[in-house]
Amino acid sequence: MSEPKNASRLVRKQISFAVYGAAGRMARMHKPFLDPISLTFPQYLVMLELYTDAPRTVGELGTALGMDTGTITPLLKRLQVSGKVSRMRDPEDERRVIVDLTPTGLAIQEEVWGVSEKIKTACQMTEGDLTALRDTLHNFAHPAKA
Amino acid sequence: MSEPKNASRLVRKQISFAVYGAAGRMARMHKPFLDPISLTFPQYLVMLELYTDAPRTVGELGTALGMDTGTITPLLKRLQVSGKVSRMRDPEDERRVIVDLTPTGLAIQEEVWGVSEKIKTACQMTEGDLTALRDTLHNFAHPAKA
DNA sequence: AACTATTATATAGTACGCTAGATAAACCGG
DNA sequence: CCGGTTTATCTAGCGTACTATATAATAGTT
Repeated sequence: MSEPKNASRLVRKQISFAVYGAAGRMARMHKPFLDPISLTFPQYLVMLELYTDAPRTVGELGTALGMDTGTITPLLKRLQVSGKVSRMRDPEDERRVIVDLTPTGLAIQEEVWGVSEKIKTACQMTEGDLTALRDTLHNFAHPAKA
Repeated sequence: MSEPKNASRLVRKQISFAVYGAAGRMARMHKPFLDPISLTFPQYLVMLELYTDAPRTVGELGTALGMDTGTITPLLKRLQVSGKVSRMRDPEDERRVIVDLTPTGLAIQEEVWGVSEKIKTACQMTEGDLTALRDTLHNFAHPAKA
């Protein structure tokens, strides 16, 4: 009776479980590289986004990264406490908060960028496979509107 | 001047960001189906695992799902509070805690199983594509040992 | 039986990630 | 310029997830 009645129902068969496991492993793979520069994985994504274009408002960062305001606000506060970003009200529109890189944040730019290369190496997948997987997941996460 | 100097560094180009986004969207897709039966997404995974084989020890569940003891213990306590599982010390080895389904937990089995079909439909991907993606991610999350 | 090591689980602290509700500035029709 | 709506952000609370540490039972050794 410990035999599963319907093997197709196994957790391991679920696409959701595969994505869940991959996300966890991805974060764990980054940790040893991010710990020395005192960044968590979501903080790392925010820094990458700021290196691409800064300053940005809180809302722009949230939209670009798919993070909720209730997630990104405390995250940015922690980045501010660790000295990597600054936050100030936009004088033009005081509803907005402008996030910018500090000298400290800029100083670790090369190290932050280097992390992605180390990850790609650790993945042990070909460049082509990685690109294909990335595009498949991206299409899933951001499907075309109906 | 808004052109990034190094397009390969963009967050959107990162495989890690693609996995991160897909995991978030996956959890959000499950929410409307899981809310009516008062389950969170990780709790849903635990229930699936228990329907496959119960009773199980805390350690067995954690290994099967890739969850840490610090994650799964409070999760199981919440499932116990909501009446879906029971927890008791193993009389054979009192270090272990045995987790089992309650009548309440068994009663929602068909509903829980039905969720995965609804997700597959909502994904708008072919069965073959889903299987291929699942296997790719599974290989990534559980690579062959060195 | 006492000592030590190992194993299984629990607890505490930090950091997401979500939702709901609050706050305050900007906009807009009359 | 006045009141209502919209927009941008913040706050609070719950549920994961992780790390490090603690507890407690079992197993092995002497």
